[in-house]
Amino acid sequence: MEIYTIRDVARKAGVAVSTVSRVLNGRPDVSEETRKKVMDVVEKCGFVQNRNARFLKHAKEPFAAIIVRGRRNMFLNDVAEQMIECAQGLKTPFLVKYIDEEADEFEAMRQLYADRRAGGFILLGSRVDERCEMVRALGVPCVFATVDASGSGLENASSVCIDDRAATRAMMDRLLDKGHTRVAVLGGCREGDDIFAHRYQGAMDSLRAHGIDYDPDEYVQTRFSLKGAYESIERIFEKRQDITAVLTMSDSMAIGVVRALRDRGLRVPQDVSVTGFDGTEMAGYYVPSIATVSQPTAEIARESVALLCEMLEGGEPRHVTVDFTMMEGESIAEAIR
Amino acid sequence: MEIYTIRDVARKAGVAVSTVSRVLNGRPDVSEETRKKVMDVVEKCGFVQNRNARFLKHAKEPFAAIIVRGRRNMFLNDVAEQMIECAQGLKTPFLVKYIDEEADEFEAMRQLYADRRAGGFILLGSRVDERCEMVRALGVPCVFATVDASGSGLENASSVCIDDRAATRAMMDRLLDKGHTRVAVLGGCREGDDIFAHRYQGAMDSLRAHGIDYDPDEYVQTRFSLKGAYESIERIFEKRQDITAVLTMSDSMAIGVVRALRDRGLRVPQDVSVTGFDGTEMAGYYVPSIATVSQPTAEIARESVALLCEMLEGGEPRHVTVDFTMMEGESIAEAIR
DNA sequence: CTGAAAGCGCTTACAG
DNA sequence: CTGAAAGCGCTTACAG
Repeated sequence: MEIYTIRDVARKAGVAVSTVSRVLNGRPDVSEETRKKVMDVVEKCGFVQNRNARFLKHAKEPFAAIIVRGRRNMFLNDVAEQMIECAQGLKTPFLVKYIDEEADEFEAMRQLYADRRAGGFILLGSRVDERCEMVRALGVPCVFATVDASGSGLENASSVCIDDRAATRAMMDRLLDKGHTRVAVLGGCREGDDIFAHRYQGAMDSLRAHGIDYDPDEYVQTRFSLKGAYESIERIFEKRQDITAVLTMSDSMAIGVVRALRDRGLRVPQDVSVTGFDGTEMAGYYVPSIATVSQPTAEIARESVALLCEMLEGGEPRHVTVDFTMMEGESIAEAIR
Repeated sequence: MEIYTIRDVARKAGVAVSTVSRVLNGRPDVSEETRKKVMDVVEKCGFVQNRNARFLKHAKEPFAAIIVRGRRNMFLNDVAEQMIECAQGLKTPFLVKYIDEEADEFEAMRQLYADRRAGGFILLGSRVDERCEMVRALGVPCVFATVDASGSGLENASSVCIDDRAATRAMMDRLLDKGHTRVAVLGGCREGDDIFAHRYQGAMDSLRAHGIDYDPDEYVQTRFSLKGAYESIERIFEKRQDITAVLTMSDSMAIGVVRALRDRGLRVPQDVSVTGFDGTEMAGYYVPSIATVSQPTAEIARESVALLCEMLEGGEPRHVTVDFTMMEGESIAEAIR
């Protein structure tokens, strides 16, 4: 297919390229007659703008970018979608950039800044670690969503998240209050300052408060996938054969665990209770529905967008904590003994 | 953050911009000494290429694009991922473009062609309808994956898919052979020539062959989501209260249905059998695991990439049918009466 | 309201 | 092996 340029269109319409550009960009200073003439040609020859040229030539209209790390993460996808909804109609347009779970979100920011001078970022599923210096270097407002960045020391970063530690503690409390004493804990890397470390701490808080000993070596770290969780049941039983509950750090982990338990002939929740985290749609559709901590996706989305807008208008960064909700679920029961 | 251009780098390194460009693109005709000098500057100032400029200036290296419609579609995501793996190391680089389920895949193709002159496309989750003319107009090789495009009349399109009609017929056969006679059918739009129409036909083939009457008005069309399927259970029971099985056209539909049945106090499969389609990971992890038709994702991925490469080298388009596998699953049982 | 011209940051022949 | 120059397809002041 022949690709026409605006020069071609200009020639065919008998006007200057600058005029075609104006029409294409909906500028008001074009006569109705000229506009129509140009649009006729555009439609007739199926003209498509070259966006490289468009963005190269400083399309200096400021915009914000939402960077989502993890394409398969239902939870993050939900939040991103709601952010887009919140951003509808705002003066600054928002765009979403999905990157691989393995990719570097800070590199993605930098590239987006180099290519299009993004005026602000929302990072979804990002980590707060040493690579954060990129945020400082970029110097544009940045909101970490679902992660606490208050300890990052960045003067241009806000964040919005639930209290992961308190939420996990509350979940563990529920298990312990139901009489469970031998609980396996399954999750992500518990080192550092990120949400998995916080969740781990929350679980420990509860165990400690209930006077239950927990050998840190019993902790099972796993990938965030159904398969990863399924396979770690092996390791869990290697360490303790007598567990009556498994606390996990995500809904997909919980689902992987339930399936693995069933395949071992154990019933959930009659024999073993299982808990998830995030409050994804699937957790509610699963059988048994998964007891989980529901993160307020709509609120997180709304707050993130609001925080970014605040900063774009010169406001100071803020760190917001939103409330989580404990979801009952059918996956937990009283301990049998 | 200050963004440097290759002119800045050239100046700091005391060389010409063309030399910097050569270094950046790994051209062999640069002295080791110069290369080092340039790279030092690049690293020191954190230079990032502007990709708009790069792509604008005909980076005429040919490449292929995989367009995935539907970001939340696990099945398509799986296939896309495997395509990328298959394409590793091939002469033509492949890139993946995810678009919204509501977006127009043919527009996406056109834009990608306008921006970067993609040399070929694989369309995942595309539809074969009148908008296909875009494929003809573009004139570059195109592979429809998971859809049959043999009837499209396009001379530059291949396709690879299972026999959706036969697969659905086989699934319905299984239900009927287990004694079910009152089966609800739940799926996508059955008009036209796409996979859902084929699946519908397959279900009808089986019913007809078994001498079972089916009132077309009983068919329930629904959205492809857990929620959509959940809600259509209402409509199913409005039409027939005595059904003992539900055949659906996707695994998520099946899951939505199972949950809805449970919430009505019906057991799956003891009271009602339910079947899915696609063979997604979740279908196997669900409880009960979903009886489904497993599409050979690896093979579809491999074949699609191979077909595109064939065409890129001047080969004729071909339409390939790959074999599906019936997955047992725990979600179906003998009809009680 | 419209046009001619400069320039965005790169790459790629073309000379040397 | 290296540099000067043209040009990719747009947009945006600057004139008229």
